[in-house]
Amino acid sequence: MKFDYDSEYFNPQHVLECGQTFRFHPFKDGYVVYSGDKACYVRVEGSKTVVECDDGDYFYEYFDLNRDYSQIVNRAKSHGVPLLSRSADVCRGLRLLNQNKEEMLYSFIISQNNNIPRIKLIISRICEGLGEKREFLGEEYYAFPTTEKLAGAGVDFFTKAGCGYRDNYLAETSARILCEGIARLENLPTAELKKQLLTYKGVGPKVADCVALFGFGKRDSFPVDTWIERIYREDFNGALTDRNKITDYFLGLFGEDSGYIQQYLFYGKRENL
DNA sequence: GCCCAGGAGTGCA
DNA sequence: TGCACTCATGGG
Repeated sequence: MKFDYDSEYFNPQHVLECGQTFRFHPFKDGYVVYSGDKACYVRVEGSKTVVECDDGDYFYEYFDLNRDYSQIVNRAKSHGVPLLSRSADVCRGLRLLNQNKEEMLYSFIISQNNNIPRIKLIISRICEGLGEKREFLGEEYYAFPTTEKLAGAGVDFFTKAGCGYRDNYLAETSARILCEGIARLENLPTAELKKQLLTYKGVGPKVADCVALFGFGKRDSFPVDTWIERIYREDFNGALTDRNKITDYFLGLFGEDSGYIQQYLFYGKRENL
């Protein structure tokens, strides 16, 4: 199956390299991307971005292609913040992905006090160790493990995968999700979802915001990490140091566009725009 | 040896 | 409630 979309507002590099997903790698003229147990091949062909996959409905939603990003970009540029205007303009092809909820929960537990290359490495080791082996375009890959597999793996599996002190967080949280299910978190308003997420071991405010944003589609979330703290100080002349208060500050400023703008800022700052 | 990375849990005031 | 301390691991 194959579909395409205007590449001005769908740039695979921006979408994948901005830190919202950890499972992709360069392939031919583009990237192979994994989500849950599915895979796709995405590349730019002239004015179109082309997606090849087995499940077109899934990846059309995954790449958030029902949403008009030209308006989001214009609103982002209207705030008069130089970094934001530059980033939104250059990264207009960035889109927020609608990703697998459990994969986001476990992935962002791993992300705490860690760096992106190492997060990707750890996740790939966990997939190879516990994920179902599949094939896509003649290449083998491993699905993200089910909660059942993760919960049955034992703490030392996560230790050996390089998770460090987060090993026990993964064991505990996967065991709890296996027991209680993920459905109890669905269809909650953002504030209530975040409150619930905070009760899982290894999930603090920043991880909860990322899971809500990337897994549950809660665009009125604004994760604050070390990069956003730096942006807050340097580009918004902020004086607050409490991360929760910095989140509230940005939510007040950007409202329903918070999640998109957070990604423009994060990616733009890291790329030195 | 240091500091940093998409931070969070714990103990103590 | 706030706040210091600690928690693996690897790169620079």
